[in-house]
Amino acid sequence: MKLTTKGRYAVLALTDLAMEGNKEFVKISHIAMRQNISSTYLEQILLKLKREGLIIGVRGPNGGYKLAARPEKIMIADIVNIVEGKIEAKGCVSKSGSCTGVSGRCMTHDLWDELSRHIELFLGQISLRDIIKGNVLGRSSPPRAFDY
Amino acid sequence: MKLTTKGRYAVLALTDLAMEGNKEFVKISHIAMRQNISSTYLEQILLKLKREGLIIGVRGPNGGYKLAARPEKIMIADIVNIVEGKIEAKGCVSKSGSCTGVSGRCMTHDLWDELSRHIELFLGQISLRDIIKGNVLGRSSPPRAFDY
DNA sequence: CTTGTTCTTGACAAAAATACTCGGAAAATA
DNA sequence: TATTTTCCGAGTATTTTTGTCAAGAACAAG
Repeated sequence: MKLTTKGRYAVLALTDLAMEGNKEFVKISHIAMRQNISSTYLEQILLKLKREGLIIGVRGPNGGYKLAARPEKIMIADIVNIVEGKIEAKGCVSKSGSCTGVSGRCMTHDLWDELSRHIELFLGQISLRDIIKGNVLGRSSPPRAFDY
Repeated sequence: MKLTTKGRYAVLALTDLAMEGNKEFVKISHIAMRQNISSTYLEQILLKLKREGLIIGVRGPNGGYKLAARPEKIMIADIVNIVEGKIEAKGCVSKSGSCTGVSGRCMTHDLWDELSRHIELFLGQISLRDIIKGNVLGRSSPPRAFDY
């Protein structure tokens, strides 16, 4: 799992968008200023999100960006997956196709695989609305115990 | 949360150690060969783990490494936390002390904070023994739902 | 249609992080 | 002492991140 400023900026920007209601189109420069992000950098991030249909952009005066759906319908996992290229089972499949190069999969393959799932489940369950409402704290949960 | 080859190599190496029983000391070169890792790179990783007391190392002929505790007592979170410097709330506290630079914390601060906790809970619950026994698959769990 | 504004694209580059390598010192064994 | 293997500090190459910049296309308003 990768989590860089790109992903954080993306979530931050869409949260900003969500808070602005959804009446007007919001300009990049405004988001950038409010959230203290480089506006030229934010440009390319929002572009990706727009291409994937998460937000709508129109140009010209009074143009800007707008959420394509209601905040409760947009999950953090959607956002992160778009800007950070895939949650990838990068832990293993990256190099020459197989984990260690020796056998098909390394001994820890399942671990990273399951961790990705765990993260995805978390981010896939939290929406932009949850963020602006503050319904995030205390929601993390431990893995299922193994029954011996 | 950061997860690089360093973390994966570390877990892989200790898993290898765990599978070797714990009678003899195992040489770096053997682990490196079996797991297909650069042995000089693995050296500095194991060194850190030794300094933190997770493994025991002795030099000279018949030397090598050995787990300092039983496999069920060593959790993946312990390993990862040592080699990847801290799970850090890197999402926010990194730069100038505050999240956005404007107010104290950014709007998504709690999110990344909670995500770190979610990951930590997962990796803190899985031991080396779980890995060698294959008790990993299917253990990821979704976050707690928010009660409206 | 002209002007201003924004989106769009793509190339480029500094900085940081990652993924190693290398040379030698210290300890244990024989 | 000679050999083996860990210990240790530094140094380096590659990749990723984090942007910047410039030119152009599309669009809205007047």
